[in-house]
Amino acid sequence: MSQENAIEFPEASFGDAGMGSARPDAEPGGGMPGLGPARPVNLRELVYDQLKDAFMVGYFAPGDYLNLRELADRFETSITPVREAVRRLVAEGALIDAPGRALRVPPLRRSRLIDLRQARIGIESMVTEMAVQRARPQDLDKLEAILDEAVSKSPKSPIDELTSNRKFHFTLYGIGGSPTLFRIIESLWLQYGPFLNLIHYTIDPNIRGSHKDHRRIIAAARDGDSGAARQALVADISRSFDILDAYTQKPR
Amino acid sequence: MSQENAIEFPEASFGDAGMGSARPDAEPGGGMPGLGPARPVNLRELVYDQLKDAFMVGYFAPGDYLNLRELADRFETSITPVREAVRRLVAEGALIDAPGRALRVPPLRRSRLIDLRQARIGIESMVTEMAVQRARPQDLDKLEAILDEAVSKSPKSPIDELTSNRKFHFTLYGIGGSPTLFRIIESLWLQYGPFLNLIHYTIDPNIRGSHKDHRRIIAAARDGDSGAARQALVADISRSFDILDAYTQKPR
DNA sequence: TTCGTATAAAATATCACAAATAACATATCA
DNA sequence: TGATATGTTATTTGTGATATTTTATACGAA
Repeated sequence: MSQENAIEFPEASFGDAGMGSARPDAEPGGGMPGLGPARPVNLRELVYDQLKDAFMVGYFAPGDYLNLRELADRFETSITPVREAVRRLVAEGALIDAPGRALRVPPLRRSRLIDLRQARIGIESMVTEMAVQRARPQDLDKLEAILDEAVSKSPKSPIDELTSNRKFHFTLYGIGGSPTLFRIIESLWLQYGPFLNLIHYTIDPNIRGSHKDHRRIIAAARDGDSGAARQALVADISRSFDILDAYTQKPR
Repeated sequence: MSQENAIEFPEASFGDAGMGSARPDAEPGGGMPGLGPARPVNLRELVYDQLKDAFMVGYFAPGDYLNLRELADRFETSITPVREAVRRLVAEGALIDAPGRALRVPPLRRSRLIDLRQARIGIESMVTEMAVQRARPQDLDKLEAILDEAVSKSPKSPIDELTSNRKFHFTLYGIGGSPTLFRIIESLWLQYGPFLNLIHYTIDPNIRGSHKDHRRIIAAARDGDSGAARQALVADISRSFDILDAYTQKPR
């Protein structure tokens, strides 16, 4: 792993519901803790959730290799639940089967970057427009609160940065109200995560997000202007892809 | 299963590359048989491919229950590769974990139908526009050939119908050139498949597709008119969802 | 020194089986 | 008769063992 000395492997507490009610298919009882369906959480899901978090916050870098035994040791389970979690990540494009029975984070490839950019812009902008059309004032207040909290935190580590960015985006997409598209966006972000690692740990460790685009999205949503919200989102997404694009074209 | 007496479980030959070169990430050596990477295909992938086909051609109906042991017996493997294939289908939304340790095809729900419709229209129309912008004349000739072949076949079974429809669509989306979006569309069709079962085996066993929209897509593409192609595609997709929508609202 | 072959090590894929869990059937009680 | 308790059965989930494949290493021959 490329982060042995930089960040801890994410240790989400097992009782943590992650993004809470950001999900568009959140249970109706979501507002009352403990009143969701009583359902055991199996090891496979627990392992997957942790790997998912790790991917989305950029714990893995493009080209990294993974190994079922090491992961099983780390999670203190047998190989099977790890394998099932990992197979799912392969299906979602976050990992590939590399030659030699290896599991690998897809290496940096310009064609893939372009493809992912296109997919993210196409789908996330669609869902942003949907969110603008559906948003109630309290939804936007919540987005504003997430932004305010992000701004008030200081100093910012890359993890803090990425976590609040992710929270903003997924709250927004949750408002869009499409569980199907929300899930698809999650899989896109799983693929995107290693590129975030590249930006924050290789390209420019001092880079910090500007919240300007996020503010514009909220303002546009308050005006019911889905076109403007879309534009702000596209600008936001494009910013990081431009950095990555330049990096792939830099002679090295 | 709802089809015990209607159709055979799809038995794709193991050497069959499925849609062949329709995939946008087809190997560069695709034009020369046998010169792709030499790579063993494991049981898990074989099982998954067959289940994928089964889903897409509407072998399963909304609400069907599946069972690992039965599937393992049918595929003549142990449970493990079946389990891994099935977990993937769960991740893709084609199956859900039902209460009581069961695996279930998601039941018919209007909200889900609407969500899937929206996702399909949003994403597939985007890829259609991309395809129009990228298509070479021979690509369109190929689409035309698929259509001609579909028309010349008679009589048409639902399976023939669905297979040629699928071939048309996926060839079109492959021309779009985005492996990421292509894979997403596949997962949408996995979810859509059981609704096809409903249309062809419950709602109207005599229904047959009209190729009119497909023809319009090709004509628009020849004119380089991505807007018209988009409209034709949206009409095509909407047609079946309208039938399903009416069915869910019919008092029964 | 280079190349070919054999062997060992490492990693995944599959299998067999035990444990956990939920549903169902049956018996008992009020 | 309906409600509750208990036992049985079916199915998934997780563990550990085994099989298979790939890579690394050692050794001998040219």
